[in-house]
Amino acid sequence: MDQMTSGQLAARVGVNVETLRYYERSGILPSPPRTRTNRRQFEPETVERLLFFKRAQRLGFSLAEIRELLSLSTDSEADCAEVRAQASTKLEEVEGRIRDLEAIRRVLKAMVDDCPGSGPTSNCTILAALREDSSI
Amino acid sequence: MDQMTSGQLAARVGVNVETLRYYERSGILPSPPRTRTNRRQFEPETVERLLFFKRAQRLGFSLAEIRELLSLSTDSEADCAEVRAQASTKLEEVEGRIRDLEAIRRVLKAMVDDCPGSGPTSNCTILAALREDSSI
DNA sequence: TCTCGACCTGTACCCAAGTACGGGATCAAG
DNA sequence: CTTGATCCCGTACTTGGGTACAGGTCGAGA
Repeated sequence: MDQMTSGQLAARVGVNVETLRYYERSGILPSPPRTRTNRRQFEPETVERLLFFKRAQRLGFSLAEIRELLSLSTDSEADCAEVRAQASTKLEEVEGRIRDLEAIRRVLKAMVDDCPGSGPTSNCTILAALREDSSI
Repeated sequence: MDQMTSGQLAARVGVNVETLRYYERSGILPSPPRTRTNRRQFEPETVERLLFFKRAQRLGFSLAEIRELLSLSTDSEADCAEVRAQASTKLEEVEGRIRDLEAIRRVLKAMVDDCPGSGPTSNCTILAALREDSSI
């Protein structure tokens, strides 16, 4: 299967066909070429792009941010320095998010590990756990 | 400063007073006791709760999910096993997100490291980078 | 005591990210 | 060659997460 229709693409990445049109309008998905009869023809790589998009979205990036991430490419005559600077900025942001998630992970892990597994518990709240964890 | 007003709490965590009311309506923030003249009185711990909330939100958790996370506490006569199971589930989810973010981090890092820093660049797109990175 | 800001309530509005729908064109299996 | 699924377009609706009033009450400092 080389070129694919909207319906096929939507099925592949698990989104609604309408959503694809919405992404196209929003500039996430570049407008694909059309057949003679005006149907969209998507390339297989589009699947990757959308899956990346979905993952990033689940991580709290907005459409606009993801558009930025995805466009971290030079328009071939541009200087790389600019691109590199943007990538650095994003990198720092991502590292911050990882730190936050790891703090949450530590707390959850402590809860799971410390819980006796049965019996009544006194104050095993996530907030109590957080209070112990100075690094969050 | 022990008990605090809406305005003070809002200022401390950097949100709008209206937003606090919204959180209360949404069940994120338990309804605080009131003074005789009907003003809300927040305890200092509420600051922690809200800061945790804000971090979690930035990581893509919805209000509903955060409500769940925050309520990972036993109602004192409940059995711990249930709480523990929920915490485990959340833990796995958080670990998944960390893996995704780390994949993105690796790709961004590779872009930054590989970029010569100046001069035109050929195909230094994030998608090209992603294609190399089988683990994402 | 007056007054200005902070608080209260309810309701209406806003933006992002979709989702649904009506009405028409096209494809492909029978 | 028909008929049902799939596509097209434009537009309207929905949901989540807030923000912004309007209209009234309270409180602390001059």
